[in-house]
Amino acid sequence: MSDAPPSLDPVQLGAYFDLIEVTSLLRHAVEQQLRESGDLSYVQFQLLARLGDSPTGSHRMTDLADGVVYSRSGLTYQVGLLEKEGLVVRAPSPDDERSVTVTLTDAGRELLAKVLPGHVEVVSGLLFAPLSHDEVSALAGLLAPVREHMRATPPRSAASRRRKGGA
Amino acid sequence: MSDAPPSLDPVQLGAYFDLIEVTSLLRHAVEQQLRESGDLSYVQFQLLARLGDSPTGSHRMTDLADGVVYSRSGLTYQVGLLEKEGLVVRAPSPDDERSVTVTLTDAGRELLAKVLPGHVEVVSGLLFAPLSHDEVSALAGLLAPVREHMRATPPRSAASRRRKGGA
DNA sequence: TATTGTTATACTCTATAACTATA
DNA sequence: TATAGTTATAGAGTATAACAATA
Repeated sequence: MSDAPPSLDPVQLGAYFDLIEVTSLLRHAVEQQLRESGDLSYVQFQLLARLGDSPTGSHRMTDLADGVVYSRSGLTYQVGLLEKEGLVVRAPSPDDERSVTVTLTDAGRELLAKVLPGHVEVVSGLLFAPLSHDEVSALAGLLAPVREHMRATPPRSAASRRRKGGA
Repeated sequence: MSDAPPSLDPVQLGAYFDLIEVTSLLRHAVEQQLRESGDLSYVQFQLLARLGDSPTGSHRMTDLADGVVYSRSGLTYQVGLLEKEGLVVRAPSPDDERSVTVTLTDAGRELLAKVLPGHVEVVSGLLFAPLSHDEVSALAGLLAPVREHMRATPPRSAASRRRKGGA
């Protein structure tokens, strides 16, 4: 079924393992902080943050799904939770009646503001503490092309987003 | 509760976002490959790989839990699944009757071998493709100290592993 | 016919607490 | 008393498929 690369070289293996471990630990810490300070899951935080970044505080469901890598139903579920908490509001889009526009409420903005400092604190203290400013730059410089590459690379067995749902 | 860093500088922010996105996409791709080629979750793969790395093909439950960051019950659950599939075997440890030693079976080793090439292929093609060898070295060099720092930093509100369960 | 989003449903995973047994 | 592990249980999250409505 395969006869190509039997292994990664030691340097690659180290980088790969470190990457997995670092993000795993970081994620864990961040999730805990978000849960404690705002009763938010990481996904919910990402959705709020994304809306907060938007000039209008709004996004269509589809646009949100694109960013947070999700099945449509999963997004509906999460946005439903956020709406139930009064953090966002859903309304039919003006231009396209099929679409739904999600908008951050004042409460949502407040929660975001309440949660952000602690979030930053965790990321700073855990991820950036052992790195100099130049090293952070170097890290960013290395990750950017990888990100671009991944974005451009469709998940091999992707049955296409056009045919099926959205996952 | 906090009055310090209100924000990360742009460079840090970029590095942080890229890190999250890159590992999220990588994880997604890897999980899909593992599911398709061996019907394994990522956690299960990690457990098998960890056992495969051991000279004896064995580990105590506790040692496994330490690496894969888990609650004890979660580990019991996953190892239970693997045992049900005949990929590992559990037996009381010889030296400490309280401990359980988990050992990779031949079937487990075979599955690991069957799944690994595709795994390596995904990681190579997605994570390492856009990086030169030197860049991979640089990446590894940046992540290593971060990993060490995180390992040494107890999760702030960690009620200690001694008092409670293990999470 | 294609796209947007929701619903129903089933399943996987994870965590907490209570419990057993050995050190 | 502390440690190793299991069990019961409950809850969060995710994905699939069927569905409704608009373009």
